[in-house]
Amino acid sequence: MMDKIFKPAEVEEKIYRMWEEGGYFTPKIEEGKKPFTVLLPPPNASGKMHTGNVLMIAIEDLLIRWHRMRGEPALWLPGTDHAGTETQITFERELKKEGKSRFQFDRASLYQLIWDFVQKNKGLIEGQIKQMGASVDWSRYKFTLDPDAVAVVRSTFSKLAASNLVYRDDYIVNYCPSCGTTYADIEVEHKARRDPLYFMKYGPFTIATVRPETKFRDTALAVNPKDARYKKYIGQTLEIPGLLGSVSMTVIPDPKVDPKFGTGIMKVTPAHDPHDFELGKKFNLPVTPVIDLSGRMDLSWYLSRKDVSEKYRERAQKYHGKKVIEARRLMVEDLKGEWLLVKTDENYEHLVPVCKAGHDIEPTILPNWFIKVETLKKSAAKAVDSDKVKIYPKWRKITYTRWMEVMHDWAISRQNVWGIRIPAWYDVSKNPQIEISFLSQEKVPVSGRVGEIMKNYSFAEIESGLQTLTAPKDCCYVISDNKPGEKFLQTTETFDTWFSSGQWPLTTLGYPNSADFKYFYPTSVLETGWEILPKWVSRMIMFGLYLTGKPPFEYVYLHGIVRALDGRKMSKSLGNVIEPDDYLKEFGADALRMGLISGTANGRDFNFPRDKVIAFRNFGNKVWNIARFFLSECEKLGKDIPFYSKETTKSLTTEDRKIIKSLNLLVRKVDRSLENFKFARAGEEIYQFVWHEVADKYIENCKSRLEQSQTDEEKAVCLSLLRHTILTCLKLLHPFMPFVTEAIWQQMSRKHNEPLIISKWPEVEK
RNA sequence: GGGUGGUUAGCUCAGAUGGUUAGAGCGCCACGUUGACAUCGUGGAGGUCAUAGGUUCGAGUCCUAUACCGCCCACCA
Repeated sequence: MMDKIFKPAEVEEKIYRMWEEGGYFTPKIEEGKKPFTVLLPPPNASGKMHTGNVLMIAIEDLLIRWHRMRGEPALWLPGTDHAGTETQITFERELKKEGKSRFQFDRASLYQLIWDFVQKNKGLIEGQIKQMGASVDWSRYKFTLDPDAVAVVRSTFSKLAASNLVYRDDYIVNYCPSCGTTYADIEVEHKARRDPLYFMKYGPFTIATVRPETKFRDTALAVNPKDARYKKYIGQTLEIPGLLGSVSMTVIPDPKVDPKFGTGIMKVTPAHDPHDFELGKKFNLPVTPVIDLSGRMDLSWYLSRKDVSEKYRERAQKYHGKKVIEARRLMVEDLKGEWLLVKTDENYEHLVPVCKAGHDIEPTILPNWFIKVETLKKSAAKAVDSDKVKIYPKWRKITYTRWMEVMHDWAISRQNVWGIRIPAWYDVSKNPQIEISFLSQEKVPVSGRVGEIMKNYSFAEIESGLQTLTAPKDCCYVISDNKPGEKFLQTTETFDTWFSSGQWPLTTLGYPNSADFKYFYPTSVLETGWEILPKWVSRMIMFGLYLTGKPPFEYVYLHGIVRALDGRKMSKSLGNVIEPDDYLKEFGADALRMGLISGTANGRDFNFPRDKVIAFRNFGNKVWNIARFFLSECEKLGKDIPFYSKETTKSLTTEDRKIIKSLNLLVRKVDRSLENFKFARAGEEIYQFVWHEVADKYIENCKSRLEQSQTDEEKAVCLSLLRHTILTCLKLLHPFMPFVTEAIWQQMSRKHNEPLIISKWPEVEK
């Protein structure tokens, strides 16, 4: 006998195991039948489920189950991402708790430690995916660092290099001295902060800056060409006296200089500011760094000069090797002493670039690996523009188009350990200028130019203790999966995570030759949060087209971001983060899924719909009790109830005919809504019908009919129709709320021939 | 600064190509519990659809402007 109340916690795990062990999530390749394929956007392997993942799983499982029930070979392929930077930051935080740092390990050992860390934590997210009821095909599970996935990524890199789409160049990158790595533009956040704005005397001018410490490497002064005050100076080269003697600078025009800001004149430091870097390229200015990779002032170029006075030398000595902030403080003091500081605005608010861990980004010149995106992005933009790839909701399309317009060459190298190491090798004997750092056999850190170091250390010792390798852009390299020769060192850089996940449709399906790839590629729907449209979706389209000529998916559905209950973005510091686990335990997976789906009708961001989760918990119970009513009536009658069929079931009442008509209509409506990616509407349609038509009216009507029935036959017909109604509703509801529907199906199915509900979508009667 | 979305019931939000008395969930009010379900039932109150114009036989829905929110992107020194 069924309980009065549906208790998700008691059945969910059992039901999932039954599905999984039955192999129902593993599709068969049926030639001639078009498959329906969805790839699970891989969550961080060492992370845990957040509400966004829940929504993602709810929508994808809905799509997959719906298509599977319609008889299509439906593949939903799961996987996890190594999440390079994020994971490494998390891991290093753990290390710090033990009083250790990554600098105490050679690269290979560190990689192994992180690998173990991830393996240890991987089970959590996998388990949570199962708890959500996700009907993913675990037999095809993929991790971004699986050997075959790595092989695909590396071969793509080789191909790009062979087609001349890879280059190395110095570039101004978002470098974080604390993390010791660069970040992509899209990974950097801008934080509002108040800093002193210094007005310094600059020859005949006064300039305003927050960063006086970079002034030693200023190479020009920029003014707006329309600014009458400075027009006459344009093109002139002036000697500007400063803290370390005078520097000659040319005045250049730049329309982006705002005459109203500060004094309308800007100092140009190509080595430490992205805009200045661009200007530098335009006007052929020398790029001269003054801050090193550890975020310290590097004035060695000045100190090595013979022509400087003792006073200046001492001063330079004072700044040299100091952290930027400290150097700034010392300089401001000296500027005051020299009467070069005109005034200070202490209330200047501006945006400061910060990295994921919250450190200040120091724009720096570094040799980097780049992908030329011009040709790649053109075809990728066209694929969406021509609707070969269709984006839903439709209004998101413009976000993609705009992004593609401004996309510039992509720096794909990261100084992380955790990731896919770039398969580029350097012959150390031919490239003595390469900078390396390593741990000697005695675990002592050594760094410097490899040419020098080789005099004191054996190659083997360097190789085994290697930590980092920074090769100037003109070094010659060999791209190879294996060590190409005796004295070769592999670069220590790894690929940007988006470089590998951008190939997810290829790596998961076994590009280029597997049967899976031939059958399931291109996939059907890519479903993900809209915020990674530029980071991820655009890259997948680019790579898919580049390697196969076909875009990797037909549809893109973008869901909104789940905000906290208070309408703000969830964040640890605000303490408003919602743990899906809490809701899962209290209300069950069905309610959580359905609540989230119906909380976001149009793909916009939305607040976590707690009320709806509760409403759908109640709904699950309602459905449960409808079935309970039916079963108890059957028991009372004590006879077999014949199955309804249009041909054989006679003596239908008006209500019966009406309900059959309504059911047919409902199926059509739900199909139509789902076809248009209107998930919330489809759910609402089922909810309203089941609760207010079936439960409130039809069942009440059945009650009186059963009471008034003269014969068992009449009762049997009534119950037969009721069962037909319930079973149809269960099928429709199953993709939304798989557990409760399956649990009921099991109770009701003793005598019908479909063992599991997931097998069949209701047909519309003609 | 560029882009993009929002402003509809007390709260959170739906309203597909403009068409009968504008919907849901939650909350609220009244009544109802010994046999499907109190995670329930019956009934009810509650909205000049941000503002101002316009197109139309007809606008929450289309157009223009304004005012507030929100988010994304961006090099303001």
